[in-house]
Amino acid sequence: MIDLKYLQNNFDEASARLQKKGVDVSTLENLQNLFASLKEANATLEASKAEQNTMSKLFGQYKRGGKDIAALKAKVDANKERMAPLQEKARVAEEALYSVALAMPNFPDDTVPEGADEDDNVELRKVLEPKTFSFKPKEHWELSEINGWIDFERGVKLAKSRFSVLRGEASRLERALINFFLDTNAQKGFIEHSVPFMNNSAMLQGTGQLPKFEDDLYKIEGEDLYLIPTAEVPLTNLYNDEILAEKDLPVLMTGYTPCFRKEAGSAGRDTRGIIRQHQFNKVEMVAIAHPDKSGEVFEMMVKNASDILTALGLPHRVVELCYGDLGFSAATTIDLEVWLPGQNQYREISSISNTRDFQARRAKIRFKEGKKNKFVHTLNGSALAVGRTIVAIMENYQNEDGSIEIPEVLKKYM
RNA sequence: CGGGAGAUGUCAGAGUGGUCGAAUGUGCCGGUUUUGAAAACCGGUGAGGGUCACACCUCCGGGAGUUCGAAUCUCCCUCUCCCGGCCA
Repeated sequence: MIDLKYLQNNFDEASARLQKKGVDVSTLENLQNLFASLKEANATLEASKAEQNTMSKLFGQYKRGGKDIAALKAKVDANKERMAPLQEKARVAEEALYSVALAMPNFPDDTVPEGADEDDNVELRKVLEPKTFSFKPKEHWELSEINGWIDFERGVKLAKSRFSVLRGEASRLERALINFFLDTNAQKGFIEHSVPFMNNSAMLQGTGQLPKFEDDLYKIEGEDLYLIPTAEVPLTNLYNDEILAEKDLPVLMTGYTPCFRKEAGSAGRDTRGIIRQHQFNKVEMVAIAHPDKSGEVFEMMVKNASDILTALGLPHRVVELCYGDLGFSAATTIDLEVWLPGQNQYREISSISNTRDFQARRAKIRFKEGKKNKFVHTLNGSALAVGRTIVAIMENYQNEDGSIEIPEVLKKYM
């Protein structure tokens, strides 16, 4: 959640930043008014409560002293009656404020490039040259057919479209990748976690998926549980409503989980192959950092993900997202896009974001600095998306006959 | 799923209607003492809101209720532990 006090006190600056993320001024003015109304309603209510408390204490003294309490009781009752509507007003004001505030995206960093959509993202650098093929490289679904790696039809039979089954060598490759990613992350200091694949609504709100993006999530019927869309949710929320010691920062975590997304609004996009599935595997990095240090942690995470791609011999580029392409919770995001020779284009394989204190406010993750409790910064990033790495290996390591080499670093895992 | 017990501050654990945001111990921070450390002693130490700072308001698992007044009484829910059943 955004800092409402900051919005209140620096409205022009704050609204300019949010407008770049597509929020219009009237919404922000409304938010500002709702915040002011809530403060006013609370002030009135609290004054009334204070009065009530004072009289109640007197009441006790009167009774012990054997004094007549009739007059006092009348006063107390009258005040109580006056308090009821104030209470209701404050409750309504709070509800109104949070319904708007929780739907407000994060402030983008000042360094985020201008732009409306992914075409305006800025390429920072390319790593590794795409190799030239002496034949026309095939797309991964063609290669899958030759090698019998992915069973699309039976995946659909078991579930529905956008589900698939990995078979034989492909399935072993997936397992090898997960282990390789986890081991590499561990070497960089990320502690491995194995977490629940379902989280409750409070956690989803903590990281920003709820309440606004409920339609993208799979909900368990009859329970307050959702299938996680990314391990960012459970890993970040491990510290939900906790206060960390400053010396324990940064907390570096990694974990493998399947991810479940409805992909609502993606109809017609990437319908062939396993680029966009309702269920996919991912190894995630999450960091909880001191606000002064989150920038360095962010760079370290980008480098780690990029190094993994390099170790796999996969050409990629590092891209900084522009305002328009930035996600809801992110203040700044760098995507890693891997080269797919079959598709003849770069495709996202990792997305690393610094949410600053946005998720920390929602999830109440703080640290103790001296006597004060301050919000931490939270960061997350894929290292890496497993399914898309399989696609990248298939397309980059293919031979003319359609057979696929296994990258050297993975051989000991297979 | 059935039976029983419970949920309080970092943790442990008192508190059964007012003077309780909450004893005591422990942990942590600071100090005294010490060549240094330990021990001992002294002081500080929950969270959120509000304020320039106070005042003040809220929070004893969550929600509703009784009462002038609830950690304490009533109801519902959730969770934890023990016993039994079932089971990877």
